[in-house]
Amino acid sequence: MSERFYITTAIDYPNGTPHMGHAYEKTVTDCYARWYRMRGRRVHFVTGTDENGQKLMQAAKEAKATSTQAYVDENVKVFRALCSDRGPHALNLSIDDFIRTTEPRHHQASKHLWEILEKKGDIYFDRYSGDYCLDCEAFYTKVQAPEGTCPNHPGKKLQKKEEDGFFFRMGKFEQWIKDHLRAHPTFIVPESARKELLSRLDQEPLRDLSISRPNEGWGIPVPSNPKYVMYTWFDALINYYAAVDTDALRAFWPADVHVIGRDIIWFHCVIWPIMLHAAGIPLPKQVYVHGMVLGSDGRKMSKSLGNGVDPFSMLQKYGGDSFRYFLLRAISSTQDGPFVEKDLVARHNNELANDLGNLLLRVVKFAEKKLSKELARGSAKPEFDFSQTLARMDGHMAEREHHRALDVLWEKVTEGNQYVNNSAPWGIKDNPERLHEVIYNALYANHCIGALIAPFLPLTSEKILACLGTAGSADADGLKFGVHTFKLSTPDAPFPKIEAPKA
RNA sequence: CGCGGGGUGGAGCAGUCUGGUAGCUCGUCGGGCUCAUAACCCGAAGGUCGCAGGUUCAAAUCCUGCCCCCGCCA
Repeated sequence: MSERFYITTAIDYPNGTPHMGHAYEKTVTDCYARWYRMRGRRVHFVTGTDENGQKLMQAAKEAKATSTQAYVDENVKVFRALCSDRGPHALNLSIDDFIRTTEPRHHQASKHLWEILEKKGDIYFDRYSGDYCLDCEAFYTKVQAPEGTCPNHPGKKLQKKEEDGFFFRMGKFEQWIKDHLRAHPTFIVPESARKELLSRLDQEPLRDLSISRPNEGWGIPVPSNPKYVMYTWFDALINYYAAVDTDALRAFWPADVHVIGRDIIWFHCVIWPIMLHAAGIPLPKQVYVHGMVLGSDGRKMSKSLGNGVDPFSMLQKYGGDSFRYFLLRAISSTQDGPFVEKDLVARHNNELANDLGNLLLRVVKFAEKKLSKELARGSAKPEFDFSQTLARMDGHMAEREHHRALDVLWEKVTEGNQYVNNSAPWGIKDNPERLHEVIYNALYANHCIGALIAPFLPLTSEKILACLGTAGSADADGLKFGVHTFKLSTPDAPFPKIEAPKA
């Protein structure tokens, strides 16, 4: 029985359609899911939508939807399409499940966890009074809002507000969470995010968390008092557990990696672990915090700056693999990076078309013309070593540095082109054995590259392997020299160039 | 104010954790090859690695201070 690997993205708030950040996070997560699947793990990859927020009720009203449910359903369709669509103009995510927090299984798991925590005495009912921002629907402390104005709405005066509700006894676990973070240095990747959290935890005592809101007909009712619904964040986190809370899937818990953005670290690295710990449930092994996709001006994408880019239009224009390639290679795995359309085009043309595509084409066409459509190893000796490549890529992937894994693979692409140039098969006239050896090796290099690229560019990988007649061997065994007999079929421009955009 | 990230040849970035020839892509210039999508390969020019100190035989890398840009706050 192979080892399991459970990986998740954050679930998305469907108060609009997916933006670049959603596409990025899902692509990154997919590349890890595919990588570990290729490496023999039993992978479970889950994404979904967070639908219980009160703000969705408002958004539905503003959109004049017939009901909140109808509004949410409509938006979720688009999120689901981003995740489930297949084809040259889709992201081709290899998700195993898409969970919506309005589903019964999620309600059930959330209620169950609530009951456990309440029974243990870690949830209590109380009256709370504090400084409240009407726009954020949130309370702020003096540290957060020393001027008495909302940090998210400059100038907006906070109001005193009293509210009855349920609280989660989080403060009680302050020392425990600090100890946990210190004892598990790879619980949060990158290191800087962990340090930031620890310093925040040292600055201010950990307060109990308000985890209910008055029930206005939307959300998950509190089991012991349906006049209230659970605070969205409290239930949203539970999706990760709910998604595998069946007999068939329970063994996938605890999750191996939660992939998230910087903005929600606190929820995933403080609140969520404490919730689980308090309930006696094993903790996820890691939270991987990726960077943010910035506008081409290097600033955060925003409506007011008008520097946003729609992922669907990029998919339509350039195709899934070229889009994926840019996101995975051009943006460092733990840092923010700008999305620059002309850079995407440049990388497609130079790296995918010229380096990778042309390497395949020049070798295959030559082989077909000068040798045959079918090439077995014969007496060829290996002149490429891909075992180191695989090991190094494994290392980078384990560090959550997929961009470096791609760098390593591209060393091989360059090496492949160098090999063809240096061994100059077109100049080998009187030595058919050597000619065969060179071509066999060059095909072998193409095969290994095609196999190893699968987690990053799944369609490209299929294309390469189909052209070599080695489909279905994109795994470590397939990297062994000599196991393949290549059955070639001429690719028709596997990576047509893209004309540079005007802008 | 606080916290975090960034400041590396013309452009965009990696390298900083684990000090020791400053690497990659694009662009420029010169050469090679002709299998291939005018592609591929080789070479050259171009950087006092934000500034100022410190530690060290040795600092882009570690420490201190400062400047500029970006982001964040349950």
